[in-house]
Amino acid sequence: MTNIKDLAKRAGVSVTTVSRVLNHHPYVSDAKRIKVERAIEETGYSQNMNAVHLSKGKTNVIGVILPFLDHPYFAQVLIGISDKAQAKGQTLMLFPTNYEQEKEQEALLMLRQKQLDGVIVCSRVTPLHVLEAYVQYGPIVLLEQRHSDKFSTVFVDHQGIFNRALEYLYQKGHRNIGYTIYRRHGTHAKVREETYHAFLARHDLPFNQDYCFEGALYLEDSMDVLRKLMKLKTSPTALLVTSDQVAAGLFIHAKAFGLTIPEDVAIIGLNDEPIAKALKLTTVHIPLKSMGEALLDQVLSTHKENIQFDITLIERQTV
Amino acid sequence: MTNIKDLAKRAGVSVTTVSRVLNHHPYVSDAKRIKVERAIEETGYSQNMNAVHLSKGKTNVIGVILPFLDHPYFAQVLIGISDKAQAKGQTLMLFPTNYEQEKEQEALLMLRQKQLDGVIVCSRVTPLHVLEAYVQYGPIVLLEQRHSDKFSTVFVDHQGIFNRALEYLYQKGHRNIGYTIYRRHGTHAKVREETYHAFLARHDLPFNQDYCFEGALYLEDSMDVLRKLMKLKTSPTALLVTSDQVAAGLFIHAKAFGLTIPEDVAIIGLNDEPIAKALKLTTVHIPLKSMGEALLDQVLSTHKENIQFDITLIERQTV
DNA sequence: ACTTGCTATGAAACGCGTTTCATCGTCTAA
DNA sequence: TTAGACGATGAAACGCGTTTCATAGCAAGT
Repeated sequence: MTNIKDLAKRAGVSVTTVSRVLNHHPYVSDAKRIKVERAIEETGYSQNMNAVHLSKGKTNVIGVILPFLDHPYFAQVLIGISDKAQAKGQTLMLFPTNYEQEKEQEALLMLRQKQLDGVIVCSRVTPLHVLEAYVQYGPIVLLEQRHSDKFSTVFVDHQGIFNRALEYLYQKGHRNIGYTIYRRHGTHAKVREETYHAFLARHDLPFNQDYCFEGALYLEDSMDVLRKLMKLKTSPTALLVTSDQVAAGLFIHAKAFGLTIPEDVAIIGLNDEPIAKALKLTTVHIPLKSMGEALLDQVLSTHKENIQFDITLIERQTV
Repeated sequence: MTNIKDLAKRAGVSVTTVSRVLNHHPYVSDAKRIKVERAIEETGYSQNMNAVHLSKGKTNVIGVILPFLDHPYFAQVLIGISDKAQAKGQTLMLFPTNYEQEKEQEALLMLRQKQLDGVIVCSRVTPLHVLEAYVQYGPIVLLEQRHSDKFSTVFVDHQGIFNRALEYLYQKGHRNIGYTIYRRHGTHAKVREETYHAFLARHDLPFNQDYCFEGALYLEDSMDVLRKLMKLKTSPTALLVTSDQVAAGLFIHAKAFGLTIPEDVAIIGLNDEPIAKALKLTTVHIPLKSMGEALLDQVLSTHKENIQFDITLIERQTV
């Protein structure tokens, strides 16, 4: 492998000059530039990026922490991140965590070890104070509803939309409203729970523990929800579903359980995925791709900001 | 930032010894090991991986070239790759290409520049001879049906399954069979076409140009297929669909076009995705995750191999 | 007593490009 | 004419860890 030194010798210039040519620095005479370029061609030289990274102290690599690769929600965010990364000359290193903290830790370690210039956390289990300890090594940005001066964040108004959806169902006459979540202790679960309780209190509705269905994220999970639902004495007449995947599953499988949608159960999904459009599911549109783009912007930016994105209730035919 | 040199000074040993401690080399006395470990703790030292990479000449990073992030087919392959990577201490750098050659090129460049130890090509537009020129820089493995001593490959018997599915439909009484593909000039398109022609010839069936529907990959694309289909004088009575996404879309939208499945049109999907199971689509199961794992294994292996995976026709209710 | 062989340790070379600093010539504004 | 600006160029320092090689002590085998 020829290196910059060989090149310099061959072209009869100093390594500095070669480096200048490689980096398009203006202060190089045409004569020398041409000599260097010829040497590059002749030898088939190419830079050793590891040396560049060492020297420059950065890599143009951004780590992306996300739990799953096969869920449309994260895929959409990832597309946003990736598009923007492409545009800004960054590459992405993937850390699919399956919500295991050690795997999240790996990304943080690489940040510390200068292998990553920054980290985007799409969802996490690592406690906030642990993350905070790593901001000294590089920017960390979060996809979650949080105001912080340690991290930039991107989020939507989860309370707001959750509340709006609940009220919408209420207004449509529903009094037994349930909802699904994925993780009981996830970043948004508590907010949802509180909002739910407030809603019930406001309308003087009783709280029913069984109306919160956990573990609903994938299409397949809808079967579980349905089974649980059928076991209840008084079933909810409406469900706020945290994922269009689950909503789609409910829609598809409902018939097999003797339920019609929306007559027996109304459902509102989340994310406005293609499947929601195809099945005409009422859902909430979240600009996930734009949010991904914003995350990438933020991780490259020096100042901290907390950006809220607007979301929209899309009325279709399942309420 | 403290470095290995500071550490050496602080611990009163040579940098070599510090390096030995860091790398768990056996030839270090306990006394010195402890001194070094204390120094590490005191200073909060952490390695600069860029220096390690430069020195070792490798990075433990594998590049993954794939066209789309939001398609279940590639997501599934990616999960396999990722799981195995995790197990083998490798990290993944993502190159979503949208089938643009320059983007594929980027990954190859990084291989050449020693930023990647190897590249997995899940699908591509770059011509084979271009790829071949890069194997000198590191292993490149392909997810496609090809026997080569330049690359390791992982694939399924596309002719075989395509043929089997066609015969299956024939045997079920279908004589007007169409099929969908994504790219007219994609890696598998030609094989499919040939197989299709051979099938027609074998059974003395006429060829109808309009029975090949192009551009079908995503759920949404099914609308297009349906529209084209409705315009035909004699519609096919069965469709071989290259993606369960499209098959699902066809299934969902068929009613709106006045078609019942399988009575008016029988369909066979591909990939056996969750949605296929939910909708009870007849499809072909492909062990994509295992294939992803194999790809990662291959890219780390020194010898070339071409592995074929078995696929299965899953009979459900759309034929 | 003597050769092997293993443990332990460090100096120095190596991997490779970037960047600071100093130098020198030339040109321009004063 | 002269100070200051600007273009061009290279030596050397810098970023940092790994690995080879040489050395030395010490124990086991002959």
